[in-house]
Amino acid sequence: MKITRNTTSKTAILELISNSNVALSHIEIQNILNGLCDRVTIYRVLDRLVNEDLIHKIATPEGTVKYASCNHKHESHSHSHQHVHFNCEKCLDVTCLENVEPVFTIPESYKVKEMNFTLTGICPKCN
Amino acid sequence: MKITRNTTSKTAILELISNSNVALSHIEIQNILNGLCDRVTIYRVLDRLVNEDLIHKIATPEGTVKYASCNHKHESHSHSHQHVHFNCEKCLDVTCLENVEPVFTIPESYKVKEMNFTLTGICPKCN
DNA sequence: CTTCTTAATGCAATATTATTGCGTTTTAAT
DNA sequence: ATTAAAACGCAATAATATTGCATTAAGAAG
Repeated sequence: MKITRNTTSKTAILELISNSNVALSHIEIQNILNGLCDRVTIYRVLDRLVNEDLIHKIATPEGTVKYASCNHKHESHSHSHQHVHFNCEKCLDVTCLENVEPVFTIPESYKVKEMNFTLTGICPKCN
Repeated sequence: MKITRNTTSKTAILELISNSNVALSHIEIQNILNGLCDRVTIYRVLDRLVNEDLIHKIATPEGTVKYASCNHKHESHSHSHQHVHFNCEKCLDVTCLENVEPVFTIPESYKVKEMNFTLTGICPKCN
């Protein structure tokens, strides 16, 4: 892995995502940072953070890309990152359901590297 | 539901998606149709088909929106549409795994309306 | 089969989202 | 303090999606 530096933007964005309990889109981050850095920098920082595995990129079923810092509590008993997200139709928030682990079996001919599990509906807050 | 008409574009696009065993993006559809109708018409037809529940909209973890006609074989034993898709890293194809049904439990406070389950990795063809 | 309402289309314009090139700034190793 | 290159800002460009409006055509009614 290439060397990456700790910059103001990177620190701010990582902290922002880490402290958020919902996944954030590029625009949401941009609005919150409110001019701290350029739009392009946000794109680049997000890419870097994903590469360094500090945050995760997810997409809503509608195609909106969001970023979240799924904390790696469960590293021990699973090879791949298990992401279960809940996407609220009302508030559009995407939240991590950390402790939900779906069970499934697929043909062996498929080599699964990652899974992305998104549920859509109404969250407790909006219910 | 509003009345919708059967037009050349709609028929062609629906047939295209129905006959494809992978999910197709707007651009892919556009390329295949090769000028049969306008880009904008494709967007509008896709929206209509989704509203009429003839096709389904899905997004890859990267945020690419694709459309597939998941046939409703299993209508009997499930309220919601269960979509399990496999997204190949190499050929970028998105295929429906019809008979895979993940089992999971989430807090009752969440009202689940739909689920979207995408696995990423290498498909049998590329392996 | 012709008429008629309006859904659907095409086209142009505009909006939104993402990427690239390049000169300048800043990090952090020496 | 010096210095190489990672990271940045800014402007330009690309890629993707939406809207308005005049025109076309689907299909119901006569």
